Amino acid sequence: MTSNLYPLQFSFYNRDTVIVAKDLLGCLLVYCSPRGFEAGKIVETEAYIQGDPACHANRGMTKRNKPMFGPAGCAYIYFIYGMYFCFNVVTAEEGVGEAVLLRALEPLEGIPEMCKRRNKNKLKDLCSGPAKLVQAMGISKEYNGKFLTGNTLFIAPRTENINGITSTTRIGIKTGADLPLRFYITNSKYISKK
DNA sequence: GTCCTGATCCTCT
DNA sequence: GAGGATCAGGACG
Repeated sequence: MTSNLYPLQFSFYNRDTVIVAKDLLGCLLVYCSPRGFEAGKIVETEAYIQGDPACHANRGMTKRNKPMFGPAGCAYIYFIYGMYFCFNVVTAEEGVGEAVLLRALEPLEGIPEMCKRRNKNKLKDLCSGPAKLVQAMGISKEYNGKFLTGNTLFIAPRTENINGITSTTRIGIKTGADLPLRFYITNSKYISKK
């Protein structure tokens, strides 16, 4: 399955954020480092868009959220709760502060390494949350603002059709919590929460 | 400068 | 189901 993986390019990300959030479901997050090869299927995402009170970019550009305003296809990684990182993909046109948060993966490759980093053995516990998948994949904040269109850390297109997408309200936020901007693969066992 | 909040996770009961 | 860990960013003065 590793033979025909290629990175999604700028034109995929440079579209409406909600559409990108849905289209990312079933795609593969791939980390091809000197250490090894790791990959997981994206099973859960959330969209953060302009005019959304929960979006970091809602109150204009700051030093922290600057990558969100950059060109589509970049990473936006931020530190939260003093302990964790979350991984976003920047979408929409440059100058528009929107992004998609990756919330959960189904582990596919490099699982022993993931277990090690997470100190967990159950497949379900490895990537079932935004901070978990960052830890499992070993993604460093060095990638903040970097393009995901190269051949080290990237997202590859779907390799198979997905059965259905459920859209619902987002998790862990207060403002804008009623907006249906969370999407997940309907029958996946690997999402962070039902 | 101070104060408060947060796109979370883990470890208990 | 509840509470703690733990700190950077942002708001305010």
